[in-house]
Amino acid sequence: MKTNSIQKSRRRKEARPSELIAAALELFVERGFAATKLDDVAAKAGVSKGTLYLYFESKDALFKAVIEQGIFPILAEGATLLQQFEGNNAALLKEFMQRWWQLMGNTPVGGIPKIMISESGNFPEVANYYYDNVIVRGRDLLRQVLERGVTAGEFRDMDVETTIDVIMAPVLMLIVWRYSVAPCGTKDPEKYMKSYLDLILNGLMMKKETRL
Amino acid sequence: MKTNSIQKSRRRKEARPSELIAAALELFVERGFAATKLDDVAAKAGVSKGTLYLYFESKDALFKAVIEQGIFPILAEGATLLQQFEGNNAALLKEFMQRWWQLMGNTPVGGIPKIMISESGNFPEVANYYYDNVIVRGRDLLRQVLERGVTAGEFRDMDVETTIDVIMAPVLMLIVWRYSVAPCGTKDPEKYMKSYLDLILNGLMMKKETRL
Amino acid sequence: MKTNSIQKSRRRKEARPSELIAAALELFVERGFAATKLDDVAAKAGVSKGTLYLYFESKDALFKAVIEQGIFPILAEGATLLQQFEGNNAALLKEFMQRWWQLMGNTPVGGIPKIMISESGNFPEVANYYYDNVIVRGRDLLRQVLERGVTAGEFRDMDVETTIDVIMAPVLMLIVWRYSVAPCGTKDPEKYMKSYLDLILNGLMMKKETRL
Amino acid sequence: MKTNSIQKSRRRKEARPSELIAAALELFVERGFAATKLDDVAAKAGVSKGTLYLYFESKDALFKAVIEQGIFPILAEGATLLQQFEGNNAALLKEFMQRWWQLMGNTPVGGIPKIMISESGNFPEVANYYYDNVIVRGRDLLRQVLERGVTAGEFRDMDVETTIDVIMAPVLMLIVWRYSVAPCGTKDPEKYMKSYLDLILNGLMMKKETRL
DNA sequence: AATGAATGAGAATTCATTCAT
DNA sequence: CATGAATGAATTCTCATTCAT
Repeated sequence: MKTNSIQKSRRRKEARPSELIAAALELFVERGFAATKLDDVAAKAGVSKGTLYLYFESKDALFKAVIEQGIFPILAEGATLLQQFEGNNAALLKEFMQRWWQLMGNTPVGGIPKIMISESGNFPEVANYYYDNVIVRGRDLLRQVLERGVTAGEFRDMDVETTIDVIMAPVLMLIVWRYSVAPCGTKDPEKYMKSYLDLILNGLMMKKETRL
Repeated sequence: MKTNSIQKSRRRKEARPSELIAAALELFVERGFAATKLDDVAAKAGVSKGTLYLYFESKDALFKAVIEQGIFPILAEGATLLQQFEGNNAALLKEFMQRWWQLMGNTPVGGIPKIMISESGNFPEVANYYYDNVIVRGRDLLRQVLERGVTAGEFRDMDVETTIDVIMAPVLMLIVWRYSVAPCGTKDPEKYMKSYLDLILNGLMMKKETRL
Repeated sequence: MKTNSIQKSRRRKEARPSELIAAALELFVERGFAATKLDDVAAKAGVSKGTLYLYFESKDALFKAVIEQGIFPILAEGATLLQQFEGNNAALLKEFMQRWWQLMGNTPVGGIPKIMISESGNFPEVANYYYDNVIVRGRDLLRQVLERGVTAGEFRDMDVETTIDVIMAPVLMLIVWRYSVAPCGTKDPEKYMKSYLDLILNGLMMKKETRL
Repeated sequence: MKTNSIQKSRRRKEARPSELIAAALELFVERGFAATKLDDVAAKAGVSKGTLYLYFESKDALFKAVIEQGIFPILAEGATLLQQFEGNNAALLKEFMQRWWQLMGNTPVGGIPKIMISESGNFPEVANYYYDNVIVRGRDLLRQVLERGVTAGEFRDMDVETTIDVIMAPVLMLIVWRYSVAPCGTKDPEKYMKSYLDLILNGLMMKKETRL
């Protein structure tokens, strides 16, 4: 019984940081870092202001934690994707993007890119951390698909590095639109992803007829 | 001589609001609205903080002015583009995008989209204003090109509304990257635009051979 | 064995208040009352912050206890000194001061005067308590020595009440210096006490020649 | 007229720091640094809390300024004393101490030693600054008097360095008592100084008979 | 018009105190 | 008894806004 209650308490304590991070993520995304009050973060997490400081030593530290924690699922997903890297590269690209959307499109994690866009200027080290851990790795995955596609004659010749950016841009914007210019953002993500994939795959693919 | 200096002073006086807006734009882009101090805006514009209040009744009003002023060139450019709306639609689309980049890519105006992304949640009316005046109009132009291209058999069939968004996304991201996640932002815009246009035009175009 | 551990625990339990007081004394002396955190006091005493409140109902109460506890040895020493109050008064004065230094000079108790100097303004009742129990009694002892010395023709005539203060000042400062302006405090207490006793005894004593 | 009002304003602005420092000195002496609220300092200086930050960037900076400003009169007085350093050394010592009392005994500056005693542990750099600029210089002056007195055969032989401390202690304590253990502080400074000077001069002086 | 000193409401942070376990 | 997580009042510090000059 005592063990039980201790565990309960311990479980609660262990959950606190995550709860606070989740609350903070939501508010940072919605309002921006500077405009978010720690009072509100604490309230949203259902604790008092002081409790926040039991787990994070400053607002900046909380920000950092939000990003670091937010990155985990992305990295994990990336690792998973790596394993199936074989076969038809067009299909692979499609798979990659769809997974990306599943991960980011309907979960709180999706707010991370918006935060990084808005706040990277004020948090250079965090931006670097994000760049090294998320952007670089994501680009690595995409690079593989594109290069193999070109080599296999599936894709047209291209400037791979630049094309990576061009291809990522629409899915990033889709995410960003979720949280910005909200009224106009009433987009249908399914249709968007469909149009997007149709467009870029068509744009990348070697035209069969060309060979004729 | 006195006349001269008066004119100079008057000119300067009349320029004040613009100077302040320019300074504010730069800082809002760099740091975000909430993190920007009016002290710094005034200092950057070379006036005292009190002077700022002679021209803008609050920080919010300054924000609004920054957006409104920032929109003028965009609207003007849009009007110009409208006039040449005939001929080859692929070329027109290319022209449209290149003009867009010229307008946004190397001028302070380019910061506006980043600001709107970051702050629209905190300024719903401004966001609506921006939506009604910039986004809607921009989409109108693009819609015309795309629809005429489809009708003319130049472009493949498509969901036009969604495709507008997909097509705009990469150029928006290019702009946003200029001000965010700085390290990764070391992109070559020329190459980027080239790859981008190549990809989407190829993606949009009816395959000539298909007709065979 | 159980008995043993219970005794141990009991002994420890009974020692708790003293340990807490000792820890508090050290920190109050070092940092001052307001700047001392109860967290640190508890940590230094090896208990949790909550435990502190089992023994003291508030930070103020702890302060009071520190002073009261700190006064015991001083009072005890005073009582002892009273018993040998006879014989050569110069020697007695010397003895008095040397004992005082033994008591205060190398023990934690020595911090009490510094605390009283720093905090008496914020704790008037404690200051009164200290005054009534320590200062008044100490002065009583000194008064006896001085008055008897004057009566016996050993000491010159003097304003006894004032001289008490003048005589006490150097030993008090010696103690205070131990904890203040630390760098300059590299004084040799032995030499200091020697010079001090030499000076004041010489200053108090009737000049032999006067008799001539 | 404009010139006049500008000067008035300027004069006011220039006076602010001193007014704030004076208010802070008083409260720091009375309550200690940590227990003094900036609100109260500002109120006592007749300004708002925010104004304080126009002149001092933090509470610590204010503390430093209080000490630095408080030291000026002491240093100035020291410089003046240096000039009359000739003649009878006993008289010189008397003069030195009386001047010291005039300077510290009835002015706010007198609080400085108490502050240094209480807070030096928390402000090591300030303590060093104080040591280098006040204590060292004061000791230098006293050393001269004592050494010359010994050389001239006026004073008995002594350990000069230690005696400096012993001699300074009573006047320091007199000052400290002004602000501490208030009830016991009801001392008559005139009588105290008289007894003090009588005692130490008698204690220092060569006994006339010795010459016999 | 322009200035910049002054303000005070508001936000981050600290820490004595409480209380469920 | 003992713990340490949680609290929230109190304090430092910031900055948009005002206003006398």
